[in-house]
Amino acid sequence: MLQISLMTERHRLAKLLRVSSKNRLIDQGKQVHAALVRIGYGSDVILNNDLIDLYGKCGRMDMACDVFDKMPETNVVSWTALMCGHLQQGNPKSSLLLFCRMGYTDVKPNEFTFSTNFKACGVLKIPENGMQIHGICVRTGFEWFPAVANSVMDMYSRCGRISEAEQMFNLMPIRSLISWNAMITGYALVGMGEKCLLLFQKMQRQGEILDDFTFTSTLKACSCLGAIEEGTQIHAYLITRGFAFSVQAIVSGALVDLYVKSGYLFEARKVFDQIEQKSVISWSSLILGYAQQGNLKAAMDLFRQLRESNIWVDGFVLSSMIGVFSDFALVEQGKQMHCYTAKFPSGMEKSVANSIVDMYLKCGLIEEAERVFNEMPERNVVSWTVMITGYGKHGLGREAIRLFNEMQVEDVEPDGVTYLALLSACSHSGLIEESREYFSILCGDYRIKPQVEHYACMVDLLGRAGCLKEAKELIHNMPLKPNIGIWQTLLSACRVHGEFEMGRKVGDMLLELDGKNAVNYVMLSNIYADAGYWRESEKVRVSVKLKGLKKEGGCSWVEIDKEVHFFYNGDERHPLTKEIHKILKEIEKRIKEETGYPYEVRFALHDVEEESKAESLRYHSEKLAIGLALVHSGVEEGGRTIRVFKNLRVCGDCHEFIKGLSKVLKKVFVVRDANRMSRQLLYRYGMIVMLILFSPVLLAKKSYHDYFGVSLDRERRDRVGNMKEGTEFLELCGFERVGGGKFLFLPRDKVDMEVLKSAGTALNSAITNPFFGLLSK
DNA sequence: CTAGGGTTAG
Repeated sequence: MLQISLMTERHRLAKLLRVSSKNRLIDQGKQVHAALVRIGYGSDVILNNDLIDLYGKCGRMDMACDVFDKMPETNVVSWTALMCGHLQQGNPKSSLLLFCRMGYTDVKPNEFTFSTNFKACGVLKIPENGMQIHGICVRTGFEWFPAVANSVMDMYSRCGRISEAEQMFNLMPIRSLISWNAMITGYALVGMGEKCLLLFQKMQRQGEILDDFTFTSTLKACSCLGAIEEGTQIHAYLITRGFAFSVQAIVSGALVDLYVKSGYLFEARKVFDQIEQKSVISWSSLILGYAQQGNLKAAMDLFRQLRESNIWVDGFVLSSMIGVFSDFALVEQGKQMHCYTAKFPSGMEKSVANSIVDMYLKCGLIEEAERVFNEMPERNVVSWTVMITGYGKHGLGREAIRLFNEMQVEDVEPDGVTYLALLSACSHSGLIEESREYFSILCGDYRIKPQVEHYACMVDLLGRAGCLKEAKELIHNMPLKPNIGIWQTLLSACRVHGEFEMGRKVGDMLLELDGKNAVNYVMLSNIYADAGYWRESEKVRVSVKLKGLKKEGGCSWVEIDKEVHFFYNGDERHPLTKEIHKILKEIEKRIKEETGYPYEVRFALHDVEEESKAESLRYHSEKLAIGLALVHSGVEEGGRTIRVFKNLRVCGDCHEFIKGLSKVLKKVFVVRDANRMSRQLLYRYGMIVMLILFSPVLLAKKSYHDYFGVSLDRERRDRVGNMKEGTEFLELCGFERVGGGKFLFLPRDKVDMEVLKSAGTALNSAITNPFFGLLSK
């Protein structure tokens, strides 16, 4: 009788345990645990296995291990449950170690054990271990269990071994929807978009079932490929098939991301607005999309809405938002955001800290960046790379090298981007020998394949140093196809060093390679002009006109009291033109007296596409914009930072002018300019901190749209044409035309100060300013 | 005891 009631009690508790585990009810689980021990089932294997599962799911690995260690005997389920726990708690290494330990016991792995550990290898990206386990799996006859085969495939594709994954897929005796999806996902993961789309087609043709996993992976592939047509077809297909994508947060999320990445913000927004239960992921996709287009206002509006909704702000959103402020060099907003992150547990994430460090570096506050960097409890490759990049841009090449060594002492492996940062740091500090050395280390590192960007960096550096022959040879001998940019770099180096012959050859070649780009003509023409071949120079210029190619006209703008004033080169339309000219003349005289300007430094910035000398006889637009700012503020020393934007690169002459100006007036100037690469130049008391913002992105991880060159909402693009002019750009930034040479910033939204005040951190004092004050000082 | 999908920072 007693026996029976104990049995039923055991049965009841076992059920309760399963329920607790499923619903992650740790406290209830603990009570059941205690009850089981009380009635004498403390060493029941099955119950203990369930306890391991429970504690693992609830994130209490310490307790799961405790149960495991105290078990008088274990079976394969106990081991596997513990491995799963480790894996789910983000500790795949422990799972693998446990797998090794199990090899020394009599307990044999089963299909669950294998698939769990393949997953672990996939997460860790260690194909070597995965292959070893695959071998064991073959020998023990578990290879073609469906779940095992799928997880082997998944492991290979996550480790980038796509051909092994393909082999598994082809050999598989039973292919389920999961197998198809795993293969499609694999292609999408390694960026093989075409293959992914082909497989998707094949699935359809063979009449396989498609599910939401299939669609999201395929959409991701479309997004990698920029295949907007195919993506739109899938979108249409989803609608016509009555797929309830409005509630399918994940599929729609992928759709939003596809449109964002392809630059169709208008479509992205439409899909986004239809999602009933928006996840934080879709929010961050869209916010980032606006930000990368330079639409600061839209990005901030969306962020405000996100805060007002009840969605938990995660690290992705925070780091994206901080990124927005660093891109616009809005130091104050960036600082406020820094404080704001303290409100969230996700603010502790590495990515957030990394973007904060990056933000301070881009705003020129190097000490602040160092402080945050040093206080980080944990650093990853990105953290170190950010710092190395920052030191590089501030001309502290030695510091960059020091960090590069230090990170390796701390067992953080540099990757391709780290090397790029290091090379560029050496380059900007004139450390030629060191660059050569690190470049050869990079080439010898079997883990990293040097990319075009690495070669471009070396060409740039050798070009600066005047080693043009070496640079040219490097291009000829590189195993990758040189791109236009590399040749342009070499060409401008030829100009700097007066290498007429080589320059002419490279220039001619560029015209053949990229004859549609007016910039190449201008560069060649300048080469001729420098060498005194005026007629040839003129001929090249004329041919640009004959071919109907147009170089974008220079345009700069400056914000004064929430109005934006813009100027073209030599623009005299502004009502204060007289005053501007007067003040520029005075100040030029002062700079000349106090600093010796102009130095012969036309090419200090090593511009690829600077405006030609002939055009610069009149005042360049950036000088006019600065002139206006000075008319407005007076020429007293110190005071507010002056922030000027320009659609093209600042020329060497204006650069020296601003540098001198910053010294004479003890003022900070920030010039945001753009072209092939958008930059931000920070002038501080005669020093220049050069900052490249949207530098070429390695490994084509994501497509940064050129800051100025792209208008993206289809609707807007139709309206403004292929937006190239600064004025349309301003409209896209959220400015409203008010006539004359003026733009007005659209009215701000009210700031929710209460939310900010409730931050309840010691940093509160820093958030007393309106959070959404734009372009503040 | 098991498996797959969308977002971030350099």
